[in-house]
Amino acid sequence: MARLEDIARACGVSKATASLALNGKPGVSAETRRLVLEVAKKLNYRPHAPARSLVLHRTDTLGVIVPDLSSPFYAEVVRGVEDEAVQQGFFLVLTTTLGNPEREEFCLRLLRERRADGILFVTPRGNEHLIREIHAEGFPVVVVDREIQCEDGVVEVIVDNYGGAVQAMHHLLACGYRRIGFINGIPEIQASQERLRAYRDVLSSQGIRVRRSWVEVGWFLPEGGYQAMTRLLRVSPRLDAVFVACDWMALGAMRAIREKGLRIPEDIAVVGFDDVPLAAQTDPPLTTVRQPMVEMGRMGVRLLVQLIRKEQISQKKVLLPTELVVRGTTAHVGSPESPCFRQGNHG
Amino acid sequence: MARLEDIARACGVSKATASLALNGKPGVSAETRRLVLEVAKKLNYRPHAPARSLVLHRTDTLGVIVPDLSSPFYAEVVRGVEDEAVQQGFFLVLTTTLGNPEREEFCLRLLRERRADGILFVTPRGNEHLIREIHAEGFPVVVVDREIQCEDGVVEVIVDNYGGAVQAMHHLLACGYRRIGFINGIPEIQASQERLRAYRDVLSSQGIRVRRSWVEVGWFLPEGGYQAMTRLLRVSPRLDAVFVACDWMALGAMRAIREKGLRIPEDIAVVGFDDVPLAAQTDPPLTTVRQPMVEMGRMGVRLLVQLIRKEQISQKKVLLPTELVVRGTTAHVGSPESPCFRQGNHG
DNA sequence: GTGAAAGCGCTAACAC
DNA sequence: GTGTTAGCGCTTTCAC
Repeated sequence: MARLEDIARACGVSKATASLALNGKPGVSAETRRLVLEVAKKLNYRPHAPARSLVLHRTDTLGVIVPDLSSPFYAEVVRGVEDEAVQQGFFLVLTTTLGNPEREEFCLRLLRERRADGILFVTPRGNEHLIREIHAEGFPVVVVDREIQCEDGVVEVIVDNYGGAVQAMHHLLACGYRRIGFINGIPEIQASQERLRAYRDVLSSQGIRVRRSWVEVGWFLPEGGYQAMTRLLRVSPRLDAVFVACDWMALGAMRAIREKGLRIPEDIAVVGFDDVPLAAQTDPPLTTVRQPMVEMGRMGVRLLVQLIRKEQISQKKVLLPTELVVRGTTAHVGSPESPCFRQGNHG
Repeated sequence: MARLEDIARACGVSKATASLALNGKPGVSAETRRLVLEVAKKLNYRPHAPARSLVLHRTDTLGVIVPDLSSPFYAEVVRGVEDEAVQQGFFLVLTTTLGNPEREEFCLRLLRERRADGILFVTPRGNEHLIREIHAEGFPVVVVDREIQCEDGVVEVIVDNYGGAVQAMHHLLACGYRRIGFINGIPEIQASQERLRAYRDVLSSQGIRVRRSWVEVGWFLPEGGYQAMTRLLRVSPRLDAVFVACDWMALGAMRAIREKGLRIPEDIAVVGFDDVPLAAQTDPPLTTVRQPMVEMGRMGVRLLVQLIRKEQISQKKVLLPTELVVRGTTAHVGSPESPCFRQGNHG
């Protein structure tokens, strides 16, 4: 592959001049510049990024740490991340932790070694010390989807989990459901805790006693949702609705309900969380709380890039809204054929 | 961040010695090595990867080009890619084309500039000239999920699309279905063409005339599957089964069937393709043809790494098998309550 | 407007 | 065993 020196020689100029010309900097005659560009094009010249990084002290690379890509939720977030990163002229080095703290540490070490210009954490739990450490070292850091205790300030993008869950619960109550179960994700995760808290608060505020047996855990996986729902139906057969902490689990929960021969929403209503693309495709289409997943990714990158460019950051903590999307898995009790109201698919 | 020079100075040795010690090379006394390692650890030293790349002429980085991450199929493939890459000690620079040829070209240019050690294409169509060009330039290249005309040999990982589709069709016929529709993905894609060809061949071999109106296109998207199925039901209302070229589309097709008030599989059977994780979670669970998605990604990386290391490559074209997975969306015609046979979820 | 030279952080020949 | 030196490909003073 052609090097700067090759094209400089081919043009009969010095490397310095060629460099200036190629980078669009002033101090080169129009004629020389034209020539250099032409030759560079002909030789299919591309600057050697590592060499450039060495002198420029930047890599135009963003390190992203995400639990996994099989989950449709993270897939959407990463979609936003990728798209915004490309737009901002950054490259993505993607790493997945698979929920394994050692692997997370390993990935972070490599990202550090690569001298990523900034690091985006999309991990909902664990390894806080790593985040603080890398931040303390001077790396720009943005955390998406969780709050982190860090006085000097890692920037955060969070979502109104509590508010979204409150909307979901109010919707269920408005439809007439009273005996509402809850399938939690991973209990240790903040987002899960917020949703559970909202579930409890809303029921309590209506004078409904929340029983222990109404709450199960499904680990954010379809199989977990299936098992949690199966337990719920066995232990609390009189539930008339269930609020599931993510759509991906709701899929499994719906399967469990079906296997018991029950109808959705006539026998039992379901509300999910996230509004991943598949939520609009279930049968019936899933009523859920929309998180702006792509926007979360985008916003994370936008903030990280501001940090990298040392631009003024408007806010160190960005709260994105959630929104109830009513589809077919909830309906007025007593009039199963006419759901309260419907809304078209989002996309 | 500490540089090699810093730790060398701190140890009172030269950079060369420090380098040898850190890289586990011979020619350093045990005592010195211990000291260097200790100081490096204390200073949290990590070598500067770009500087290293500059002299080593390698980046330990794999460039991956994939259409998008929203599709559960690609998400799974990338999962395999990521996992194997980490195991092999490589980093992933991930780029998505969004089906946009210019963006693909842009991504490839950047990957080239980054001096990725090798490039993995998971794009099912387009820009063949780019692949040939980058390969001609000396970059190791592996293509997953398509065959490319290239005598000198890009390495390919392909899947038995034709065989898998034949299995699916034979299964439908064995269940007693005769009027079988087909929803294709993107017609330009090789994999699609193979599946369509199998569909036609099997029906023809049974003396069944394939009507034009039995075949629709759904672009590998749920919404496309929904619309294709809707058209199919309108134009060919007497179909008793439909073979959908991917699970993701099948989801939309199933929704369309449900909306018409038809039952699956009693009124119309459905077979998908891929066996993405959600296939086991639909209602009923989807009968489909399993592609070894994770393995495709893994194998692609394994071959690419062999190419990079200039090891002997066993085969320039690896064909991975497909496998029918019978679940709940197909059943014997006439005995809807007892599907021919079932198989547990894959995971 | 252009060229010579230094240096980014590292590895590898080669002396000693 | 260890240190000295050159050089990977680029950008950037600073002379001219």
